[in-house]
Amino acid sequence: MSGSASKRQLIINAAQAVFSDVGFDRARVSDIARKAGVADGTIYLYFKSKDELLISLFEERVLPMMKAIEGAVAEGPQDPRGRLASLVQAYIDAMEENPSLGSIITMQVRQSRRFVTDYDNRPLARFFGGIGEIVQAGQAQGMFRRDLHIDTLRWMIFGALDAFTLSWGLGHSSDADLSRMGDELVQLLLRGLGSGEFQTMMPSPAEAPAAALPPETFDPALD
Amino acid sequence: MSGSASKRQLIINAAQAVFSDVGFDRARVSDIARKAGVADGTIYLYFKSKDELLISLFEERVLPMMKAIEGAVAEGPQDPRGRLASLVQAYIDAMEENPSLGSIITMQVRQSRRFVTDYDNRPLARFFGGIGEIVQAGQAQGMFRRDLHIDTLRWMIFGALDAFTLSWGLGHSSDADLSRMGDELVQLLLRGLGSGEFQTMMPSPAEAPAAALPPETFDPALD
Amino acid sequence: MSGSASKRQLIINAAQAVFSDVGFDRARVSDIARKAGVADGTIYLYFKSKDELLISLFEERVLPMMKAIEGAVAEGPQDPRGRLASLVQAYIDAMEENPSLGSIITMQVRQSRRFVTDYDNRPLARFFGGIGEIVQAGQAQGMFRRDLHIDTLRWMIFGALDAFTLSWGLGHSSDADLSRMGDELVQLLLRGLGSGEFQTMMPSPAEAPAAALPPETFDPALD
Amino acid sequence: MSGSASKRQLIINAAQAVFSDVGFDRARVSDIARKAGVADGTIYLYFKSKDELLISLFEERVLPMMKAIEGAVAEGPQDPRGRLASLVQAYIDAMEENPSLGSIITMQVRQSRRFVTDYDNRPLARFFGGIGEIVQAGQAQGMFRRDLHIDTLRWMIFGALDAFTLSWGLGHSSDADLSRMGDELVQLLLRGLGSGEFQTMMPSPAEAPAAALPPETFDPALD
DNA sequence: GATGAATGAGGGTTCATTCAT
DNA sequence: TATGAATGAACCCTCATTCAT
Repeated sequence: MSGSASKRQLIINAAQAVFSDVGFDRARVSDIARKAGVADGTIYLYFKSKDELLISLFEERVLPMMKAIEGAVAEGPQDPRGRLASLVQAYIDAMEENPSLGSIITMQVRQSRRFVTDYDNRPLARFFGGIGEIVQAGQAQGMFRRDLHIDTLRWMIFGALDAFTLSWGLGHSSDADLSRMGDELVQLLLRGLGSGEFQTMMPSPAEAPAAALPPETFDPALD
Repeated sequence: MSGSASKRQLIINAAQAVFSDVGFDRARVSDIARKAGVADGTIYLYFKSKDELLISLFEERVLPMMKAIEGAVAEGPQDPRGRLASLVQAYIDAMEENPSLGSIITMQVRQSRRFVTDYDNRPLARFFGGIGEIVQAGQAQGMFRRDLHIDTLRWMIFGALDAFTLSWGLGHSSDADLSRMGDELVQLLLRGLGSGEFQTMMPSPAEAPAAALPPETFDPALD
Repeated sequence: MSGSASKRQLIINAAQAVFSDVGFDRARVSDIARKAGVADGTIYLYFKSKDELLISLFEERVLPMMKAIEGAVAEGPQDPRGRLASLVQAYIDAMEENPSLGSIITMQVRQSRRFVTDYDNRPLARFFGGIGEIVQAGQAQGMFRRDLHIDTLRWMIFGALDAFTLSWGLGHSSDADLSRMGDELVQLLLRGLGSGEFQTMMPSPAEAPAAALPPETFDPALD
Repeated sequence: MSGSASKRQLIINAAQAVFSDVGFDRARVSDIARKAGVADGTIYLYFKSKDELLISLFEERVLPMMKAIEGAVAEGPQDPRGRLASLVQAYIDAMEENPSLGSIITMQVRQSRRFVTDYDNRPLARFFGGIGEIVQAGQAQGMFRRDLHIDTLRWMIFGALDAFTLSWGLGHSSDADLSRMGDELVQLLLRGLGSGEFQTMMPSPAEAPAAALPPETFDPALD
């Protein structure tokens, strides 16, 4: 019954759990095997090495997760703000549905140049690209401020989401917290991102002395 | 050869470089020794174990760095916005001055289940506390929106800084980029954080229409 | 190559040989492995550590040996003298059958501060108890002098047997010698060194029945 | 003040204490140095190696001890029985005066063929010789039974004394016990275990006519 | 395919010994 | 002489990977 396809999945499941628990380097192949209910050797029938197992995990678990996030964004509102909100919420929902995957992403992205370099991380690149597109579109449509580089926003959003996940993974936050954090991140981004010329208070050193513009000149219509 | 730097410092330097390069788990004590120009055994004259070496690295390098950041914040403008800007810039400057330390922080925080628990990470807790204070003060003074939880902001700011560092560490950004990212992050935060009544567009689902918060309580003079 | 003996037994055999040869501390796990014809790591499939290997050796080799000695005593004559003789002969036979075990016992008992404490040495305690019982029975039945403490006899008999084994292990004695030594020990125990005519000279300080034995039987001329 | 001669002694003192405590193999040169109040390197000014230190310890501590025992025997009664008693008491006194030396002897004699072979242990050989002479004299004078081999007696006496020391070193016996054990050993040697009334039962196989004698025919006269 | 016993390279750590001061 | 920091060989143990069954 447990056809070979499912055995492969059992192993990936186990790897996901174990990697998430102790990190890739401290994870023992034998622990994964035990958790999967297979023999150590069996793992090597499906994966060339422990490294390959991690890569497969990204390809077969993280990539679909990212695709699902893209899908959710595609199905939601299509204006940049709406898409940004969808993206954040979809990301957070995905984490909540699959916490162990979240902690693997969060750990592994940092884990040594090697991983990021040797295996050019398609799933995350995809997610990254997704953020970029949304931001770009928002800027193109004048909905987002243009004085912020796409990369800043990309990394900032990614970093925030990643940190939320981390906080949650460390047990500092509950599910509700995580969801709220997502909402609040969107709030923060949109209000800050709004192209309203006169946001002001603290003018970008690059662009200009909005200080001159009193808060009340703010025109919602511009949004 | 042992020049002026104490052997202990040579070793910490080497550990910093090697940990940063390949991560703690993949770092070999013998590599650190070679890089420090000492024998393997010498390391154990100064540190009880590889684990202790990492902890010492945090205590003796990360902690001072965080204190320096605190110092920079203390010496800059004292209004919450100014302090936030100082914090971000000081963090980024510190990373630029000490790139390898940045990547260690970035990596090691994720190994946290072990690291955060076994070694109650004072340096980072300190930095974290710092962010919290600034945000709290800003909210107390009405300068920052009160509908965003401190934790959201804390993790969000930490996450963004961490991601910038990562991006830079991965070679995706130059020094100039990193600095700019810092500036832009501040822009983003302040404009988004500003209590300006009419940010709106996307009201926080949790609390309610800023109507409750009388626009007039906002004091533009403080800006 | 792995013939019929279980790998575990091969390893214990090898450990027995190597420990016996150079002592526990100087024995290298890799030597044991080589002698057993297995890889170093294989040893750890069967034993948790080098220490555990020694303990297993005691449990699985020394303990049965001691039980066999008890068995031999149980099957022989049941009067205390006969039991004492059986005990000594059985011990010596056991040593002859298993010389390396003898030298391990002899060596390891001395490391006792560590060994006796950490691992409460059941096998030897058993043998010790055996000696005690026989002596006690002999004293109870009036067949053995009562003015000698059991502990004296216990340690004395153990010490003598141990020394015989040592002598033999050092190559100072042949098998025949060892056997004869056992016989003679029994003689000595039962009858003393005295040549007959003039026992006593040195009355037991405790009881002192020497009065019964006329001093005049001692012939000073012989001195 | 602490002239070099005394420094050497300090080191040997320390070595004696440490070897006695944990055994030669587990003793660290640095522990000896600390206990001696000297630097690690200083030890090598006085001794070529750790091995040499042990050998020197035997030459300079054990050998004099054995000579002192010989001296005590020489000054006591000169009949074999008296000399045997002196030997035993002197040995035991020496152990009591110098417990740590006792445990080193007791441990080290067993410690691997190597020690006994490579370093032909003069001090112990001397003690051994001493036992032999006494026994031989006793047999020559007809005071000791001649049907017991000298080697049996030698090893037997040595073994018993060694075991007493061991028992004491392990904390199983007090000073008083140790002294008493010595007395009792002499008793036992001189008179045997037999309670007097019915010696014999178990004739020496070598001499042997007892088989013919039914228990009840036991003839005290034979003693 | 599946097993899991076996492998052995590799890593962290210890400690006897050296040598510049 | 004396020091003690430094050395590096050696040792125990782990664990990814293989392979006979």
